[in-house]
Amino acid sequence: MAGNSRLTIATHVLTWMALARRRGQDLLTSEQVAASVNTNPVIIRRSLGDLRRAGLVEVRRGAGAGWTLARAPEEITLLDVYNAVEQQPLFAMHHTEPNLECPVGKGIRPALDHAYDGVEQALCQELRRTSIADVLKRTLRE
Amino acid sequence: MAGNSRLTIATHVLTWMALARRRGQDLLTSEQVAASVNTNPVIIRRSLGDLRRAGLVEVRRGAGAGWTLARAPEEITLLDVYNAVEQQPLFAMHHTEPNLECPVGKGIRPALDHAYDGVEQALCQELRRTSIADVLKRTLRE
DNA sequence: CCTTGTTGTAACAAGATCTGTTGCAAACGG
DNA sequence: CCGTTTGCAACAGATCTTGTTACAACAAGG
Repeated sequence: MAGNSRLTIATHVLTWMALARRRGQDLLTSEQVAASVNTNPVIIRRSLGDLRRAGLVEVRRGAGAGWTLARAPEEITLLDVYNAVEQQPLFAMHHTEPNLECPVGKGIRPALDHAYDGVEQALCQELRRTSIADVLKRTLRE
Repeated sequence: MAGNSRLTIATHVLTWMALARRRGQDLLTSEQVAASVNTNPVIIRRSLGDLRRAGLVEVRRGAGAGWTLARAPEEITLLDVYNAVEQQPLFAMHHTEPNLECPVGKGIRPALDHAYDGVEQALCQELRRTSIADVLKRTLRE
C-alpha cells in the first residue's frame, strides 16, 4: 500500500501557503512552493490543480500570477485534502472476477463492500478532525 | 491509492476456508482455494504464506498436504488479516527530503506523522469490528 | 499592442509495485 | 521410493508515481 505521497505533498503545500499568508504574502507561484517541498514546480502545479478543482485554492494567471488559499486554514481539513487528491477506494476488489459457481465467490464482493464502507467512513471522520491550521501549529512547534 | 487487492484476496481465502470447515472439509490445497478466487495457485500460496506467518492458518507439507484455519472464524478479525498482508503505512511521506531551511519543510514530517497515526488507529479500530465469521454470514446472505 | 512571467498540460523516462506465470527443489505421507 | 503439494525464485506485463522537458495559453503592465 502507500503507493503515493499525494496527501503529504498537498498538505505540505497548503501548510506552507497558510504560513506565507500569515506573514503577509498572499500570492505564491508554484516555483516558490516547490522550493519548500524540494521538488519540481510541475509536481506542485499538478497538486494545486487538484486542490483548485476541489475549491481549496484559487489561481491568477498571466504575468504576476500565483496561488492563494480560497478559505481560512482553520476551514480546510485533511478530509478536504484527501478527497481532493485521492479518487480510488482504499482497498481494491479482485482483479479477476471470482468464481460465481462458488457461494463465496458469488457473495464475497457485496460483503466486502459493506465492510470497506465502514472503514472508509471511519477514515474520513478521523481525517476531518485535523485542519491545515492544526498541522501548521504542530509543524512550527517541532 | 488502492494499488493492491491483498486484503480482499486474503479475506476471500479465509472466508472460503471457514465455509469448507463448516462443511467438514478441514484440509484445503492452494489449488482448491484458487478455484474459488479464480486465480493462480501461486497467488494463493503467497497470500496463505502471509497468513501463516501471522499465525492465522497452519500448513501441512508433503503428500496429502494442505491448509487449515488456526483459529475459529469468529476469532479472526479483518485487522488480523490487514496486519498480516499490509506492511507499509497508509500514507507515504515525501520521496525527497523537504527543504530544511524552510520552517514548514523542517517541521512538517513529525506533524504529519502525528495526524497519520491517528488515522491508522481509527482504521484499525474499525477493521477489528468485523470477523471472518461476519463476512461469511453476509456473503451467504447475498 | 507587445513584452514578460506564470499557468496548464502533454509527452516521456525511470522506478516501483502488483498480478500472473513457469519451473523446480524441498518436504513428507503412504 | 513415489507422488503430491508447498516454498520460492525468476521473469513478464500492466499500471502507477514521480520527475523532467517543452510549449501553447493567458493576462498584467507598460
